[in-house]
Formats: sequence, C-alpha cells, structure tokens
Amino acid sequence: MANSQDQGSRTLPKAYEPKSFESKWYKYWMDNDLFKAHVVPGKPRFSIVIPPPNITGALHMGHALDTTLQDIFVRYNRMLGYETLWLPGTDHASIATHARIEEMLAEEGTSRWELGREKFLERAWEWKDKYGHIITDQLKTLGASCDWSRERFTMDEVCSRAVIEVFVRLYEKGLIYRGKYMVNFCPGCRTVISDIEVEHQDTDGHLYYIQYPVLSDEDLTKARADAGLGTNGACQGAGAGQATDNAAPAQALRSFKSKIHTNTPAGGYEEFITVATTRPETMLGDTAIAVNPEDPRYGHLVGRYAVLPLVGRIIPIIADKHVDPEFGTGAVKITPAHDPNDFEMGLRHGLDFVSVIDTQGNMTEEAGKYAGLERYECRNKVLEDLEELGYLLKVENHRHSVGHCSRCDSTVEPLISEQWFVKMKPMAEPALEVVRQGKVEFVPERFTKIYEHWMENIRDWCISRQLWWGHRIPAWYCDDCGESIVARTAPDKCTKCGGPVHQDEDVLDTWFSSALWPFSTMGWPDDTEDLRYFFPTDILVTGYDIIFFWVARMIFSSMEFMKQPPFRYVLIHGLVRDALGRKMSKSLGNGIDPLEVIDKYGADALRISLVSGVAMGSDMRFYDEKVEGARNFCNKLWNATRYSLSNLEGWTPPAAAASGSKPKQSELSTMTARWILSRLERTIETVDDALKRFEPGEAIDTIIDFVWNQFCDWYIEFSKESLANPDTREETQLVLWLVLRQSLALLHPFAPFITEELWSYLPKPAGSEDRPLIVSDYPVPGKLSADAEAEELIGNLIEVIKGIRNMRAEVNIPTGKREKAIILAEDPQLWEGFAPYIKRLSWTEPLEILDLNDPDIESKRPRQALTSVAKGAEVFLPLAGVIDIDKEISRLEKSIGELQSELDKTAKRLADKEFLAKAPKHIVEKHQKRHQDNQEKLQALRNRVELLRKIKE
RNA sequence: GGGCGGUUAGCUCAGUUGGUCAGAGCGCUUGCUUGACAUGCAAGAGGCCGGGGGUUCAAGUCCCUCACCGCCCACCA
Repeated sequence: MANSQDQGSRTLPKAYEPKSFESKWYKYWMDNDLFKAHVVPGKPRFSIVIPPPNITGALHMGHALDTTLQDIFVRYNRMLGYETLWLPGTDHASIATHARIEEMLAEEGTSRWELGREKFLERAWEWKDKYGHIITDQLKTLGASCDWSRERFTMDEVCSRAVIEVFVRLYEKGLIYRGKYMVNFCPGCRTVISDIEVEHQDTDGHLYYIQYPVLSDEDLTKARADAGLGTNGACQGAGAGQATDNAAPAQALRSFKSKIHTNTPAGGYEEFITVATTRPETMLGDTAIAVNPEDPRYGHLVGRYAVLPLVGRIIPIIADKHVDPEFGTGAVKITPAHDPNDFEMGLRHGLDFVSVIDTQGNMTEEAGKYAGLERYECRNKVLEDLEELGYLLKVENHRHSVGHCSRCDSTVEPLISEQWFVKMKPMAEPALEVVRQGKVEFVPERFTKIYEHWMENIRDWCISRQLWWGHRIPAWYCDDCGESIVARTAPDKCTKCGGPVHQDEDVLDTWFSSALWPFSTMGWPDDTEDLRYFFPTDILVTGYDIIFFWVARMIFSSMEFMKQPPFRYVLIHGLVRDALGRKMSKSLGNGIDPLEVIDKYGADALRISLVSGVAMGSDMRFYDEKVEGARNFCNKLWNATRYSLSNLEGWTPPAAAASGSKPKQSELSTMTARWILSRLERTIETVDDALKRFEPGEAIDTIIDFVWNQFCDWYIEFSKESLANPDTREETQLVLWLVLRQSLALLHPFAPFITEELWSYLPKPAGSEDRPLIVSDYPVPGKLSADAEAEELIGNLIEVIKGIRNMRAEVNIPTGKREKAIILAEDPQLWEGFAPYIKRLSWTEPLEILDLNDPDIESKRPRQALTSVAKGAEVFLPLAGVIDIDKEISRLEKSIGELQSELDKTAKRLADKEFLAKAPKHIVEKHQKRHQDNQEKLQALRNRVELLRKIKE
C-alpha cells in the first residue's frame, strides 16, 4: 500500500474526507503488526499500560481524552525509535457489571437470587463475551495504537492467578486479615463498599433533640433487679448484639435491659439529659451517652445511668474528650454499631454493640417492635412515639453531610460486619517514600500533595464484596471446627480437623485486581520476558478522579511485590465537561458521544480538539466549534499537501534526502527557503520541549501555528513565485517537500490518520526504505539550524507586505486589485529581489524601488501617496486623486503617537542605570535594538508628515 | 474544619525558570470566487491580566491579604 511508485501517480482528492481513509489505515497498521512490541534486549523501550476500561462501558469523552493522550506519547516514542509497548485490556468491573446484569435479569422478571450463583456467573460471562469488546473496538476508531496481541482482562487466567497469589502472600504476611468492624454498607448494591466509594453530600436534614431520663440510684437498683443483675460490678454483656473481637476494658460501664422502663412516658421521670441527633432511628441501638469530661454542665452525671426511651435499655453516661461541648446540647447518644465515631468510642469504653439495622436497610430483631421496618419508616415511627411519650423536645433544620454510594447513590449505612481487610499502614510507607524521593512523579506536580495526604491518612482497605462477579476470595472455612484456610487452590478438607470445607462467598473489590495491572498483565508471578523488559512502565495516563482508587493502589502493590514503582511518571488530566462547564452525565443527558463526533468530523479532528489549548491536569469544556476548528485545520493541511503535490510532479527527492540530511543555509539561494527552514527548526525545538515536559497541548498548538500561519500563509505564497522561476524551482520543490514531510511527522502522534494518508502520497527519496509514517523518524532539534539573517530579512519583507495590505484596506481597495507601490529602500538590490513576492502578496503592479541613499531622493519622493514604514524601507501607495492629505496626516500622526509612547517607555528603561547594571546583557541589547529601529521608523514618519504639510501649502 | 485549583479580549482558554507576554481560537466588523483550501483569504475593533499591599532595575509571572467560583479531603452527633 505504501509503495512510492503507485503513490506518486495518485492524485489527492479535492476535499478532506476522513471517512475515506481512517479505517483503512488502522487496518494497515494492524495487518503489518506495527503496534506490536517485541522484546529486544539492549534496545531502549517505552512502555505503558492502559487504564482498563470497564466492560460495561461505552466510550465517553473521558476515555477519548485519556486514549488520545496515551496514543500521542506512544506514537511519539515509537517514532523516536523506542521499542514501544502499549498494553491494552479491560476491567471486569465487579460492581458495575453486577448492576447491569441484575438490571437485565430484572427485565426478564428474575433475579440473581432466583438464578443462583452458578447460573448468574454463566450469564455474566455471556454478557462479557457479547459486550466486553465494544469499548476496545471503539478505542480503535480513535486510532489507539495498542498491542492487541497482548490484550488482557482482569479476570482472565493470567490476571486471576496474580490476584490469588497476591491475596495469599499478603495473608501469609499478616497484611490481609478478616474481622468484624464498622464498614460502609450500600443497601442498593447490597454489598460492603470501601471508604473511598462513599461520597459525602451535604444534605438538608434535621437535628432532633431527645431527652433521656437519668435514673436515680433508687431506680437504678430497681432496674438492675428487674434485669436480674447484682448491685455492683459490670453487667456482663446483657442486651448486647454483635460485639467485636476487641476485648472490652474490665471496668466498663455496660448497658442492660430493663422491662420496667419500656414505654414509660417522660412524665414519669424527674431528671433528664438531652441529646441531639440527626438519625433518631439509631437510638434503638444506643448503648451510652457521652459528654465532654470538661463540660461543667454534665460533670455530675458522668458515671450515672440513663434510660433509653422506647427501648428501656439502661445506658451509662460516660465522658470522652471527643465530644464537642459546642454542638447540640453537648451530650451525644452513642450508637457503636451504626456510626464510625461511636464505634471507636465503643471500643474505647467497652460499650455494647447493638446492631439495629441490617444490610438491606431494614430494622433487625434488636429493634424490638420496630423490627422489619425500613430504616426511614422506622425513623418516622420512632419520632412519632417519642413525641407521644414526651421525649422529643424540639426539631431544628440542620445541614450535614451524608454518605452516599458512589455507584448507586443510596445512602450508605455504617454497620458492623465481618469482612476482609488489607492492613494499609505498612503498605503505605514504601509507597509514600518512593513518591517523596521523586522516583514516581506526578504531572502536574500539585497532585503529589493530594496523593501524599491520602497515603498519610490511609485506613485499612475493606476488600470483600457481597457480590458474585469477580475474583472469589481464596478462603475456605471448615464446617466442623470453623478453621479458616487461605490457599492458592481449593483444599478438599480442613487442614486442622479434616472436616468438610466451603469457600468464602464473597468476591474481591474490583480495584484489588486493577491494582496489580502493570505487572499482572505481563505475566507475574512468573519471571517473564515481558516483565523483565517492559516493567516498570514509563508513564501512566489517567484522570485525577482515580488517583486514590487506582494510582495509589498500583503504587503500593508494586512496591510490595515488584520492589519498585510501577511507572516513572503519572500524567494527570482533567475532566471533559460540556459547553456550559457541567460534568457530562447520563442523568443530565449532556454527554457527547465521541463516536458521533468522529463520524461527523473524523478521529483526527476529535483528537486535536481534545488536546489543543488544554493544560495537563485541568478540566476542559468540549463543544462543536472546537472540533470544527480542528477539522478545518486538517482540511488546511490537506490542501497544502494538494498544492505541494501538484508542484512536485516529475520531481524526485534527491538521494541525499534519503539519509535524512537537510540542506545547509549556504546551499540555499532563496531567503524564503532559509526562513521557513529556520522557522521549522524553531517549531521542532518547541514541540520537542513541550512533549518532554508532557504538555501535548502546547505542542499541538505550536504545530498548528507553524503549518497554518507560517507555512501556508507565507511560504506557500512565496513558493508560487520561486516555483515560477526556473533558477529557484528545484530548490523550492525540495523545501516544500521537506517542510511538508517534517510537518506530517511532527503531527502524526496527534493526528495519525490524515498524516499517514498524506504521507503515502509524498514522493520518497529513491532507494530509501519505504516506511509508513507511523514508524518513521520523529523530527528532533539540531538537524537544521536557526537562521537569524533570514528571519530578520523575511521579517522585514512581511512587514512591508502587511504595510501595503493595511494601506489598501484603509482606503477600501479590494483584495486582488492591482495597484502601484513605491519602495524607498536602504538596500535596493535586496528589495529588488523581494519584488516578485511583494507584487504577488500585496497585489502590487507596478512596483518601483528607489534608493534611499540617492542624493536626489527628495525630489523623487512621492507626493500624493499613503505611507507606511518598515525596517529599512519606506513604502508608498500613490493613489492619484484619491489621497486626502489631511486624512493621511492624521493617520500618520496616530501611528507616530503610538510609536512615540513605545519609544518613551524604552528610552526610560535605557536611561535607568540600575536596569543597565542589573539586567542581563541580552535583555539590554534587545531593548536597545528595538529602540533604535523604532527611532528610525519614527524619523521617517515625521519626515513624511512634514513633507505632506509642505505639499499642502 | 483543612487542602487545592480557577479568576487574562464578548465566549472558551494558552502563557516553562519574573525581562516584546499582553496572546490563540471562536464570535464580531469590513473587503475579497486572489487557479491548494469559502472547512478559505486579507484587514480591523476589543483587555488598568479579580481587588489591595509588598519584593525587584523589571511582575499576569514571586510573597502577603481579601473577594467571589469550583473541586478534593475530614468521625462534629
């Protein structure tokens, strides 16, 4: 396909139609294994793993951005000559997939419970086979140059083996444990979720003030008797629900239940202590009241007991410094089984743990007469009863933060449950260290702090989920002796007593497997070639929203098992928002489908629009006009190529070009050629720098500016003249070809399709290897050199051309209409050489060039003419009969005024001794040169005004 | 309650180590079928770079402070 002979004779279609070639090239790259990475010991390599998209997902703009950024760096490095691996794959997304499949089952009128575990998993796998590849196919339309031969899935054999291995090793090391603790339960998903899966939302609620009667000593004695307890010592676990493994302090004040105090109206008591709560229903599980030890209002009550209204439980009043005397009444009801704070306090004080809400969000048997009620129904009922019995003192509006499930948005229920955890402190240490030492760097740097803060305050990670789709926990329990066995393969009997065993029902948190992604995908725990060559990876590209979920966990997992970080740089990008700056979401319906954008504008336009003008790490707004602009740029490039090709017919690149050698300044006869090559070199330098700093947005903008505003707007126009001249034709052809080639190469990582397509049309140097662009060399600085002389002279030329265009526009001469112009030049010969360019680009005919140093010049100076001044040249537009001298004078005076004020500034600056002494030399020189140039221009303008005044008289 | 980001032309946003940095695109105005491109060309209007203070010869660029907007983290019931 990329055969130069054929390409040379093909003609480029007139319009840029991305659909006509994008899929063709993807297929070509795939068919020729150009994405495939090979283990080549000794060769420098570049590797990266994809953040595996969920199999449930359809491509959204976030993926499109993430993928585009990765592909840019992958293609860039591949072109730089690195053996480049981009390892793709998908995530089983345990909880998300569950939701989708359960939804599907519900539509069929059944449920996971009805189906049972085995059948459910069958359906899940079917679902995965059917839909799991959709998203990866979509990545291909974007141009993602992944090595698909290495595609992995978090639940495939290779990855699953790593998961089991990690679990067992961590368990054996004591870093994974099982225990009863306070966890976040999502009643919607019916599973425990980890701390970071809880989203806190400020919610309008109420603060309920409830008075709890304080028992007199006499009543306490009666209550004890009623509960069948002695008169002294702690009450042993009476009324306790689930307790934790942690032993209670021996001297604990325990609660106990007393029948005689159940449903007693408030009027029956004399002394009260009032608490404030946002969740009255949890009072059914209260086992203490706490006050601040310093609080004078309550000092006398500490150590005494209160009655829990409606329930009749007798609960101690304790002192704890964590109680804020300022909040509410300064007295807090303590529900150790349903509040994380209270849980801690329960442990500290040896309180009972009474669970009154179950995993479905319904009240348990412990809730007595409220058992079976849904938690909010129960709240209402409890309030009603409290009110009726006279315990509810008042209700205030209160805004507070409530935990919601990040997946289904249900209100999370904190409760005590037996789960598996990863002990985080020991794992966080090395993960923190490696970032602090700069061995892993976040880009932009500010995300380092976010990471560190999280790692420093990390709590144990709850990894078990009450789901079926995922990696089942490799733990078995003996039916007879209760022994638990953690093993790589299922034991057939209990290792302790030989009894029958059953496997833990739960699966692991989805992120447990993705945490291993950088090495599990390369075959760990085996010592594979891939692992040795491609690990650790170079960069990781992802959004800031999953730094905790994924990035942090990959780092600590890798530190534990690979003894080194999984990647060198973490590139963080922001969110893609809609045109109004809102997050794109399904519920808002404001999401933009990348595939539709591709369909309309092409993948290249989408890619460019996603990175152009965006700084790494910050959110961006996405809107049609942006893609349109990118598409227009593609069209521009297309047509610049079309123009060039039409002028390259019959021309063949010199053999010297095959080795990549470029013409030297001294070998070029046209200043314009020297100029554009100098501009190209600067562009290459800037792009190189931007990409090394991981700022693709700057890189693409630089390339667009070069191609459009320098190559197309100026050089191509210049070339129309130099091509027409037989003496400079061949040189111009070479330069057109060269600049175009380099531009396509520079642009390829950003817009792979159009560049590969256009590249295929460009003639290839005879005898050179005919490689597709994707594996051609990326332009690097230093091959060409900056050419100060050409930049200066062509800069002046452009100034003159713009001057003429300005004057013409001033008096409304239509574009293209030929007008005469006169130039008074310090170097007439030079300007004589530029004359054809000036004529063409500013529609000048005829053009007269006079010598400024001619002694007779004053007499030759045009009288009736518009004037503009450039460096080394005065330009006149003599429009017989049209010029209004007064108007012209005032126009010139305006420019004089502007120039003057600029001169004043630089003059002041240059008169400043401190500036001259302290500023670097090159800065001073710059100012001096500028000042001088401006002075010359100013003088010319003043002379002109003077002359016009004389003429007028 | 902590932490972070933003505040630059009508709109969306760039501005690395302080020294042409006052920019781009879109939009707007005016004129153009200029043989690559109307998905275009040419010209133009438009900004005390959020307020205040400071450091410096020199500050959108560094420091302090205030004001909005947004995000993240946090066990205030």
